[in-house]
Amino acid sequence: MTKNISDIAQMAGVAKSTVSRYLNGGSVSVKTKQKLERITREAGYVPNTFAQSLKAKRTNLIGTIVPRLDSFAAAQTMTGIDEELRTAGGRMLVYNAGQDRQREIEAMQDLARQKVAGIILMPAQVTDGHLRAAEAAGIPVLLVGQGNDRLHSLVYDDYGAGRLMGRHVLDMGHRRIAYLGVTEDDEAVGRLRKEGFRAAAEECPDCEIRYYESSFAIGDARAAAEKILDEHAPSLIVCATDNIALGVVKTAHVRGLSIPSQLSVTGFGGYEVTAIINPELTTVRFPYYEAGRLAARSILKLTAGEDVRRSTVMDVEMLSRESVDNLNIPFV
Amino acid sequence: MTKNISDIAQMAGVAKSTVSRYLNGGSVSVKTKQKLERITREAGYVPNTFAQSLKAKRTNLIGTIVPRLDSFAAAQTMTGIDEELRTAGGRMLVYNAGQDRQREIEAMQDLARQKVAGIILMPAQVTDGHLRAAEAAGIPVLLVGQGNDRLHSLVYDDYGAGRLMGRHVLDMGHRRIAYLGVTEDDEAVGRLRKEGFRAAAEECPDCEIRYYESSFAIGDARAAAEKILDEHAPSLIVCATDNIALGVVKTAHVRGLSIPSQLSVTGFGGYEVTAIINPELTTVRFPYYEAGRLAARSILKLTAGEDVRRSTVMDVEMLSRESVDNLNIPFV
DNA sequence: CCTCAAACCGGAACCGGTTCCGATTGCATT
DNA sequence: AATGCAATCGGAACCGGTTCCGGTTTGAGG
Repeated sequence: MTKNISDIAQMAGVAKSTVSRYLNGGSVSVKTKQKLERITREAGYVPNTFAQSLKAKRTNLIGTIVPRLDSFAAAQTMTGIDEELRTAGGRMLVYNAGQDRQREIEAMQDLARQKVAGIILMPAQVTDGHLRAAEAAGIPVLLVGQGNDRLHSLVYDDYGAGRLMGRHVLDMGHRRIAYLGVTEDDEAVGRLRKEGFRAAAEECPDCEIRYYESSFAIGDARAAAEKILDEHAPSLIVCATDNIALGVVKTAHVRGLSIPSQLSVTGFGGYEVTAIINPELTTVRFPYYEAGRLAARSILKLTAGEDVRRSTVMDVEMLSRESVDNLNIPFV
Repeated sequence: MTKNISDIAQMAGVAKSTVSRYLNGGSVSVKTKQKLERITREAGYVPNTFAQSLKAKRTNLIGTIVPRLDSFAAAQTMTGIDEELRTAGGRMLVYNAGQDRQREIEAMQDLARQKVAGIILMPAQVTDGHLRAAEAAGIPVLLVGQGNDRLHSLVYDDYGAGRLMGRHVLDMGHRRIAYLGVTEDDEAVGRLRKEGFRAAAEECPDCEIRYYESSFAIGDARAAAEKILDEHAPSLIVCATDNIALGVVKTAHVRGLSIPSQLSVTGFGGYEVTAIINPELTTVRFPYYEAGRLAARSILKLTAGEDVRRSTVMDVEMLSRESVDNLNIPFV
């Protein structure tokens, strides 16, 4: 049914090496070029990718490992990767690790044996297992969202984001604050954001700040919020992600607390929904989409053997909106 | 560096055909089986996927074409597909069509030449171009979310969803209603949901229902809501998707209309966020995740040459929540 | 110990391309 | 017309597996 290069060669009365050369822009006379142009078109010939890859020992596939598919950050990043890859003739092979570190490692191994050209990994945490797998893969691996000395990485300025947020809420006059973070195993989201926030908070001696922890799940965030409100009763809760903030907002509503007058809430991420809900959520925008594009460009360069900066930091942007009360304005 | 089957054969002192047989469960003596077990393990041998695919003329890859990556429906469906595929040793190759019909078709062509085993397509609309491309691909194509006689499909009961919603809002006493839909080019979301709603509405002679149209974008939905409120001033707006509903809710907030007492709003989809916002959105849940799993199972069967029902309809579920006012309750 | 089928194994062909190398061709120069 | 060089081309090897086919072993049964 579908024709191979030998069929084409036979139809054209040339050797298949000539056809291959024609296809790949080698030296072919004008006459045979025209003939082959016509014949390949009429026969609807398309080269077999396996055979090409078998010989070339590589594909145009870029493996992308995401912690989960249904997250704003992952979706935006994937969109960026996909778009950039497409323009370069590359394809994106998506792996969903389902928030499981072990599956991230398995995914790398599996992708390596599928001989993808490179891997873009969005890990929650970089363990020794990750490093070993990355090394064993024998192909470029680019980390997105988490940094590591031993691998190329593209990170967000999580520390800066934390500090920006810290300054902002202090500026707004808040002093009794809860920081609802995630596990420090997550270097970027768990540790750096908190450290950044803490750095800003330390400039404020009369602050009463308590640190809490939740998972990324909205349900857990709601439970954590209950606890915070009971124990600490802060005027503001800084949440390590927009999703967690959404959970806190929900709890506030359930308790009948109005935002921001009775409770201020902030997030990190800049998810689309934060601009839709009422009141709009104060947060820090992370350039996920742009990071995806840059990640794709970088991994392509790496697979081409070109040089790429070992670590790149993406800037973030403070989005001051309605969910933080300004306590500086005196009552009228 | 990495060993191939000939290396292994040489190390074991057997022919490579024997190694291949061992790997694929052919008839091999216990002795050589043990020897090969040891050697392949020690050498860390992994078969080259290209060579296998070249011979087998097929991959374990399933192409998945989504209209966009950053939509709840797509994310849930992909998660389901990925999970089910993984258990069967399959992999998901994701294509983002970016809401572009032409790119959906190109994606099919491209996937076909990458020799994926099958394609799961989530189209906004099935055109002749789609059908032609699906036929030309020469591999099974499964439609999700949109039906078509000529292809296998997995659809939601959009008509039933529309009717459920229609009945529900009428039951709640609403009579002056706006239906904010999308283009009828989208058979499922645009036409069927509306028809289902209309069927329910026709049982109500004293209703004043007007039909409007928007795109899927929140921004457009907000603009449409403005228009609806100005022109028709309904007590309730039925939106064709949860995202559109979110836009309408936003407009209501901006206008200072309280939901549901001054304006009721409903959506379709059952997105996670609808349970988080305040008030919670009344909507119809679509089983996206389950559909993804079923889609994966079906496409695998199809690629294995097994029989699959030409069309399967997934049931939906009414989620009656807070965003619809009950007008039946008399004032006290 | 012989016979014979079943189990096991090796060799070679094949999948569909790419690439190297050497041979042929074409064309411009003398 | 002979020469030289570059452009073009064909043949064969190769990538790393799978599978067919035929030959050799094995072991059970007589």
